[in-house]
Amino acid sequence: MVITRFAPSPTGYLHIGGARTALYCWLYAKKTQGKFILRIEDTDLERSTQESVQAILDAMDWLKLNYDEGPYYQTKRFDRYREVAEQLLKEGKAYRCYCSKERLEKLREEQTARKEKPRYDGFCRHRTEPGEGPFVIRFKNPEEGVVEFDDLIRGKLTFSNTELDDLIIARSDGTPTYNFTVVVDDWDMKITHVIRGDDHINNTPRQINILRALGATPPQYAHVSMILGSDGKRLSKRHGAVGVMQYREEGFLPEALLNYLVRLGWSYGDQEIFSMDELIKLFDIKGINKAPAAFNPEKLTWLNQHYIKTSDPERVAAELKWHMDKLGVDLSKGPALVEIVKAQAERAKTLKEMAEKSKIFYEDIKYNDEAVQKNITADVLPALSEIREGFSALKDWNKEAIHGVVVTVAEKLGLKLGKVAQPLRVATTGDTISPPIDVTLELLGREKVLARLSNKFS
RNA sequence: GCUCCCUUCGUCUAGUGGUUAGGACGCCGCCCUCUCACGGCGGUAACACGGGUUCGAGUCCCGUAGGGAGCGCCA
Repeated sequence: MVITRFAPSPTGYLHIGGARTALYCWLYAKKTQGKFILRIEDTDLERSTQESVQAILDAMDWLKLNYDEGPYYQTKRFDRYREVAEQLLKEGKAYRCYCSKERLEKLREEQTARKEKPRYDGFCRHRTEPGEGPFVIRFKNPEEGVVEFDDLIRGKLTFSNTELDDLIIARSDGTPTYNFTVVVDDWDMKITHVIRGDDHINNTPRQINILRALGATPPQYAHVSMILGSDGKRLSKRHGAVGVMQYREEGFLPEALLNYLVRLGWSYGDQEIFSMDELIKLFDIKGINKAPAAFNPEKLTWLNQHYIKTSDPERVAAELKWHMDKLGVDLSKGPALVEIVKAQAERAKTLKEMAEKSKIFYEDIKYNDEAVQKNITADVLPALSEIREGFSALKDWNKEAIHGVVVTVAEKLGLKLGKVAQPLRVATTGDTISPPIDVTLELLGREKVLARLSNKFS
């Protein structure tokens, strides 16, 4: 059975690169009817925070990337790491290193000065008399030969052991380090496929060496290239939103973000739109592109509007409610949100935008003076007041009836529909932009329409 | 500096030796239209460079250039 894992370190929110990796892991597990595990790599006690853990969990939840196991916390597995490190020590596959940080620092400086790659020189690996004082535990990396593995995305990758040094697996305070905990966990959790960022490529041969020393079979690896900012540089805060939840705040639907992310580095022919069910069927590691991809907000926005337009309005309304609440809009003062979605879907690229544009259906409006001056001129006042009369005489308040009144009045006064609809729009919504006038007025409700028409313009 | 990775329109990508190099986003134009949009139609634009291999190279090989990552008692 396929078992994948997503293993973020809780030192910040879940960013979109991590979300994509999580998505790929999740999809691959679902596709193969395997298991997807969430593991929190919190061994850096200095930088890990509970808030970050929660932020990651919340983001995974919003994206609906549910996990079959976990979250596991590495800080709760320290005994296990200690046990494995002891075993390695006992078997002579690891050793205690008493080198001071000063000596290491000096060594590094010398190597750098000689234009060599800085690495541990194996001083304590070869020492004969017992050391003294605080020590770390280092893994005895093979001194010759090569490590080879078949990356599912990049093909065969080869590293020479002479490039690798004896890395620290336990710090002097006894806590385990990253490359060691990953190995122990992947082994214990029987991970079959490690899908992760390509910044881990260089860690892979080290991890494979430790795995082999432990007598474990290394998992399959798939290294995904990173996501670049729109300028082709490493993605960072200056490119705008990088946190998954920031996208929620900006009005994106999780399905749009997911669809965008999956296509950023993966493709299935020319297809752009994928439902989650389709993805589970079609996703394959083979389709992942080797090259890094630049994040393009415009395309995400296009997808977002696509999902706003095509998703079940009830579903969109549920997400829109979050934004309306955020704006403090009292939804009891206007139409059902689902009707708003139906009317606004085509004219809002984000839910945030939709929420802002829809306040007029619930709250008092502000008039755009320029629009008023330009559209509500003396010559249209008679039409407005006649329309108002027609509206109040209407038996049923629905868009067909509303449309009938507007058309009748326009014809009677010899005006084109536009000449009447636009002033009506400004009078009832405060500005020149809204859904079709009949739909807008129906949504507004007779009470608001009549009031707004009589307030200033009759 | 050393090791490793990457390179098709501005961006995401299709392409697996023979294509007018296709699609999507964006942008531009036209149409539709009560505003804004939606939609429809059309246009713009790419194989980083240099050598090979081959009858033939975006596709295979080797260099060059450019970009990125790693080289911590961070993950």
